[in-house]
Formats: sequence, structure tokens, C-alpha cells
Amino acid sequence: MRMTKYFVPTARETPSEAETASHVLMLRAGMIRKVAAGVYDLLPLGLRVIRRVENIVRDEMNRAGALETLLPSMIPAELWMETGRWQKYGKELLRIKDRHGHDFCYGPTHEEVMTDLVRGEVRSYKQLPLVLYQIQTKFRDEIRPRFGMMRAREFMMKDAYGFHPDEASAAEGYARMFAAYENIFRRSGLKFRAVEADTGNIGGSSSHEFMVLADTGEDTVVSCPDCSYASNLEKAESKDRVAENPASILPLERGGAGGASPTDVETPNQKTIEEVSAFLKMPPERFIKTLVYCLDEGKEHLAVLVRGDCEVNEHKLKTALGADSVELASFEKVRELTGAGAGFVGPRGLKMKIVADHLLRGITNAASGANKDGFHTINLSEGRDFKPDVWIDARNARAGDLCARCGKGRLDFHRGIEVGHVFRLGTKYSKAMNASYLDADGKERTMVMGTYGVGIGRIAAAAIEQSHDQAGIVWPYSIAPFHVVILPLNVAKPDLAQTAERIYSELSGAGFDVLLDDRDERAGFKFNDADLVGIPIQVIVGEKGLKNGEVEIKVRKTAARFSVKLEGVGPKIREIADGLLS
RNA sequence: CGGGGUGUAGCGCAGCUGGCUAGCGCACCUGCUUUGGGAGCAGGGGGUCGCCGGUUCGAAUCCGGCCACCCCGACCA
Repeated sequence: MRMTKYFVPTARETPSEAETASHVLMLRAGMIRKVAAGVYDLLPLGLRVIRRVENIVRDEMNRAGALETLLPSMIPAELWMETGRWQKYGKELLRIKDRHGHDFCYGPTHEEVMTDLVRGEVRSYKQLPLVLYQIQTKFRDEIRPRFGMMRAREFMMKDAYGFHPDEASAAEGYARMFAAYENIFRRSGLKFRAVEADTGNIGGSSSHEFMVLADTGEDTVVSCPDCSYASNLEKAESKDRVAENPASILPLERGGAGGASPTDVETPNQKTIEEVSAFLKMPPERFIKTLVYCLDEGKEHLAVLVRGDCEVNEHKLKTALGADSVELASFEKVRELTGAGAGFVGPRGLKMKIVADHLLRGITNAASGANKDGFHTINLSEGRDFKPDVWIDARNARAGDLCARCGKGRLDFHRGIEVGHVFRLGTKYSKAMNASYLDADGKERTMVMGTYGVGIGRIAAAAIEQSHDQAGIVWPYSIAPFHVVILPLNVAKPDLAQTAERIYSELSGAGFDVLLDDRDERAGFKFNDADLVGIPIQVIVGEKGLKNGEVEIKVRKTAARFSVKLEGVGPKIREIADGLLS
């Protein structure tokens, strides 16, 4: 491709709307343009990257035995009603009416549509297992789209659906997809980690997320340095690190456990744990944090207790309680239910369901709100002064906590970008939609499903987050829009222009994707654009070198430069490319 | 949705405490010179100042409403 015939509107200045590296650089390199919040045009250069990623994904899916399809993006509401997700999915689901007033949604994911297809066509165990996938534009009306392609509302996704005769086959399919995913992210040139994950509103029994490790990631990856445990913070379990040092939770009076009786003490205007902790001179881990939660838009209210030094994990709460949504109750509601303002609520004498975190089991001589403004209660003991109705893991793991699996390692925290997610769905969708088949004994059985997603655009964005410098993008070779860019430094000099043209034909003929910067621009301008756009190999055709029959080859990633005789260009590029691919 | 902020040329910004024909840098067009890290000179094009309404002789500027976008939280590939 010749630059003069191409369309790469690069920009020197950073658009004010962007902050993260991938967003800024995709805009500056002329890959994308915004149309609306979370909705983007893909320009030629951006599309080339997306296609590269798609092809890697497609290749690995096909190798894993999955078959490509293409489903509609507009889905009739009836299908979503069958599984109940029309009600449950919430505002993220973009709903549209057609001219007849029929309800549709723009598909955010396609379990229903694919299951509908399969239930209509598959009757026999002989047709199973079957894994179908598509690469298609999805729409999720995100609460807050941001970071460009990283969290767009409209985005490209590969979604695959496995249909299996039984759990064993489903487990096998899951393992196969898991392996395919590892290949995909490795081939895309990403540093990643597979972690255990919450199943969110897709549902199912277990799942793993594939996280690209990057400081700008929106997720927190928790991992144990001593064993293989790795999880999304949403789901991460940990053991108490305070348990090692029980002195810090000894009773205040240093008397026998639970000996003292509960007493209300005045704590004027001291609401947060930090404030009260400082005021009463008691460490935060001796406090019981009491929060009032509202479930399913007000269907139920309950109190959630965690130790003062912990944070409530709403994902765990939602899963443990089987709720569709959980949110903190409003201040008014808290006062109505407890008689006190937020900050003075405690478990003693509370007239509502109480859910408590395991760490509070058997806690003695703790402090919490007195359900009376301006007062806290001390010397509270679990079992005597309050009795939780349900015990669950309700807290966030913290960096440095002990690993729940091996009990030895101290958990590390990293930021990550979720680029893939695999789920074992069980029969959640197949049962609801009656996707069944006849087994070898002629008995009707429900299919067991899996669902597997890859964010195509996110892979591109994540690659930039992981691989860029001051000057611009540094594409992994496998997903770069072009492999080589040729820079004749002065096209007004016929010998430079002709040499560049010759190299262009030679390399193109050898199977490389080559961009020829034949613009009548100054050298510095071209260098900067080439660095910004991030093409892995630059061939610089300048006057000085050419006098000796040489050109310069620069590797974008390492900034290594080689002076090479004209006839040696092809082999040298091949050598560098092989090095970049391995 | 809650909290904070911004809307002036394609991009980045100034002007905004009421006053002339709305300005600067980059980008763009023409010509000449220049050509190894975003060139110089000369000339030029491009704006319903986010939208609607109000105050005023006069509004980018003051007031009200709306909209869009960005940042911080809940959502997710």
C-alpha cells in the first residue's frame, strides 16, 4: 500500500477526550474516530488490526473444531423472555421496537439465538457435541463507556457456544476452548493470565477469565505466588492474615473472651470505621461494619456484616443470596429500618435479616453502631449479642492475605484487562429453552452447554496498553497492520524513490504486508508517523546510505538499526520477522 | 443514576469581570526555497462561539432550561 493512496489521518496532538495509552494512540495513529460515546468508526489501519486478530481467533476456533456461523444482531424479545433475561438483563440491553411495535434487542450476547438454532435442528446424540461460533458486532448499553475500544458500547466479539450430550463432554469442550484461548492470546503477542471468575449475568457453574496484565486494566487479578491459584477480585477467596496475630483482636479489657457485657458509648459525629477506631482507640479489626443492602430493586432489605478492616464484595453477596441486583440502601431507608443514620448501625437488636462474613464467627468484645445516632456499642460478642442468619464469604480479598488454596502464599494484586471469558453453563439455557436430544437408549435428555467469548477490539487495545512507548504504538508482529514500512526520505530524488519502489515490490512479492511512505514530506515527519503507527520493521532509504548501496533497517520494538546492502534487504527482513514472531 | 468538569475552525487552546470585523498554534490550499527526527518565507480558505429561551441599544461573554462529551463509582468481551 502506498501512503499517498491510503487514509491514515495521524495527529500530533492528543485529543482531549482520551487518557489511556491505547485510546490516545488509536486516535492519534488514525485507527479510530468516535461517533458517539462508546461507538467508533474503524478506519483502514484500525480495521487491518482487527482483521488480523479475527483471523488468529478464527484459525484457533476452527482448529478446536468449532464451526463459524453468523447470527443476527437484532433479536426478537420472545427468545430473551424464554430464559427470563428480557427482565433480568437490565438497562444494558438496548431494546428497540420495529414498525409493528414488536420488541427486539440489539444482541449483547447470543446464548438464546444459538440455542434456538440448535434445538430446532439437533435431535440425536449422534449430532453432538457441536460447537458453533461467530465473530460479530455486539451492543451493550454500558453505564459508562470509556477508554476507547477498551470499553465501547458497540464492539466486536467472537462468541462460541458448545452443545454437549453430558457433563463429561462439556468438561472436555471447556478444556479444549481453554487451550484454544491460550493459543489465541499467545499468538496475539500478549502477556496474560487465566483466572477464576464470577459468572455475572451470563450464569453457569464455573468460569475463567483471560486477563491481559496492564496497569490501566479495570479489573483486579489476585494470584498466589506459591500455588497456581489466580482469580478475579470479584471472586477471590482468602484466609485471614490477622489470624496469625490474634493479639490485635484480644478483648479490650484483656479479660476472658466475651466476658464484658455490651455497653453503649457516646461517639458524636464519628461515623466511619477510621473515625470511630481513632476515637475509641480500638483497631479496625475489632469493629463490625454493618451495612444495609437493598436487593432486587427494593424487594428485600438486609444487613451485611464484615469486619471493620474489610470491604464488602457485592459480587459475592449477589451470588450467595441469589439476587439479580444488590445496592446499598438509601440513607432514608437505613434510618427507617434501623432508627439510626448510616454510620451508627450495628447488629445488636436489629430487626432484619443479618448476613455475616465468616471472619466474624465467634468474634468477642467487638464494637459496632448502637442503632442510635451518636452512639456505638462495645463489648459485642457474636452468638450472645447478635446472631447472623446466614454466614457467607462477603469480603474482598486484600493484597497480602493468605491464599485460601494453599494457605501459605500471600496474595499478589495486579491490574488486568479482560479479553476472554469461558463459562461452563450447565443446562441453564438448554433447560429454559428446551434444547434436548435423544440418547442412545432413546431417552430424551437436556443438552449441556458452554459459552466462550473473546473481545476482538479489546485484544487490539490491550496489545497497545502492553506495548507502546513515548513515540507511539509498538505492535506485536502478528497483529500489526503492516509488517514493514518503507521510508524514502526524499521522494524528490529519483534514485531514492526508485529504490524504495524496488524494495516495495520485492518485499510485497515475498509475502510481507508493506506500506510505502511515498508522501512528499520531510524525513522527521515520516519517522515520527512511522513510530506512532508502530509498524514493526522500518526500511529507511536515505541519500547517505544509498551512495554505498545500502539502506537502513530499524526494528521498532528494540530501536536496533542495521545498515544492509540492497540485495540483502529481503533476507534481513525475513530474519528480523522470524525473530519477532518467535 | 450519584458526584466533578468541559463545550469557541479538523485537532489543541485563548477570549468570557458586558463593547468594534472572534483570535493563537498545529493541520489544510497556492507559490518559491528546503529535505536523516513533526522546515522557512509569502499569500489564502475555513466559525449559525453545543442548542433553545431570557436580560440588554448591543451577548461567545450575564441569567434560565436542555443536550452532548469527559473524569470518579456500580456493569462487562
